[in-house]
Amino acid sequence: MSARAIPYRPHNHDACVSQALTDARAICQRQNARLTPIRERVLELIWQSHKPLGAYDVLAELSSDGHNAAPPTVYRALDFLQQHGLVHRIASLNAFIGCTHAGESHTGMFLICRACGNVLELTAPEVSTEVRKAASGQGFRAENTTLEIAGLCPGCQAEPEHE
Amino acid sequence: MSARAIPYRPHNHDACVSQALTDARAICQRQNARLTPIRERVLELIWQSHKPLGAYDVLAELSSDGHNAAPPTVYRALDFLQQHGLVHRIASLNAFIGCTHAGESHTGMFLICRACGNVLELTAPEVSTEVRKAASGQGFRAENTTLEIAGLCPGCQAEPEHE
DNA sequence: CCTGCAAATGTTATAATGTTTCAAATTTTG
DNA sequence: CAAAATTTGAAACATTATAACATTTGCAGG
Repeated sequence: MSARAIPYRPHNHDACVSQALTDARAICQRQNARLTPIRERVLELIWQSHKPLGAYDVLAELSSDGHNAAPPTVYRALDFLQQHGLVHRIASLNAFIGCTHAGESHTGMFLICRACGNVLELTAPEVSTEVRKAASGQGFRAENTTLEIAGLCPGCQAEPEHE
Repeated sequence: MSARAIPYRPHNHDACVSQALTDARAICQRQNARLTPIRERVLELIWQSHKPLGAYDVLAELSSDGHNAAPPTVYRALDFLQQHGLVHRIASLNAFIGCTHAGESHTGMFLICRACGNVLELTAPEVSTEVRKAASGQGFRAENTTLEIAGLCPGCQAEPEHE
């Protein structure tokens, strides 16, 4: 009986979001970074989904808030959040997702379900180790790793896969 | 004294390109796939650089050939080449690079130098193994892995990093 | 040979994603 | 408070990718 990670279990997602916001406020305080209303709102919007949100999706949500924002507003907020380790960008999807390991130093690894679109962030030290070894074996100084795995999550493997 | 991978050593790149084209023709023949003139030309253009080429870069080269192509032409050729394992798409760069392991079944891992822009493709079985383990530990069925590492290649670590 | 189907390409327009630039407002600091 | 720095607003633009439909090409079977 293996323990399943959070996103694959039912849970109170509102609590999950507000916890993330609380954490983010603490992290920014420690770093002397300003989690302004826009930035916080963007983080909240991203956290409200386990599926990655595109920048223009965030933009649309802001608009329906009544906030008349232009793309740079969103991209700037996203840059800020990324720089402070609060969200990750998923390169293969051009989309963003809340970091579930904010505060901890880590290299994210993402399991992306092609059926339901959910994404699970993992830290796998053994993977990081092997990646580092492979890079340094080539004399390469690794700075930043993008590791994204597309496939089927447990739930969607069970489905009849209709369509 | 460690052996350095090809792109980091001086070599006759023309030979390298024509070898890639020869291989590609053989691979396509085996797969009953048609390596048409456009597709072959696109592959050649991509191979002529160890740096990844954007779709619109390819487009520009085609234009200077006198071939008046539109974006779909290039994207279709790139899709074909990807499907037959002849090029890889680097998600973090929105660009394409010739596959140095065409024909072999493999999971590419890319070392991307942020200074010179060169990219080295590696196969690291230990990495693949750990990735698979991490995924199946979550009950996830991995189908496709994106693994891209940004950093500094050996040559650029030596540079004074002027700029 | 030619006819008809499937695959490939051409063409136009448009969608989706991301950036530059400069001005205005806000916050911080001396 | 005033100057400096950071943040946000706003308009235009750049880059990357796809949709939709017409046309051409390659090829198998009559």
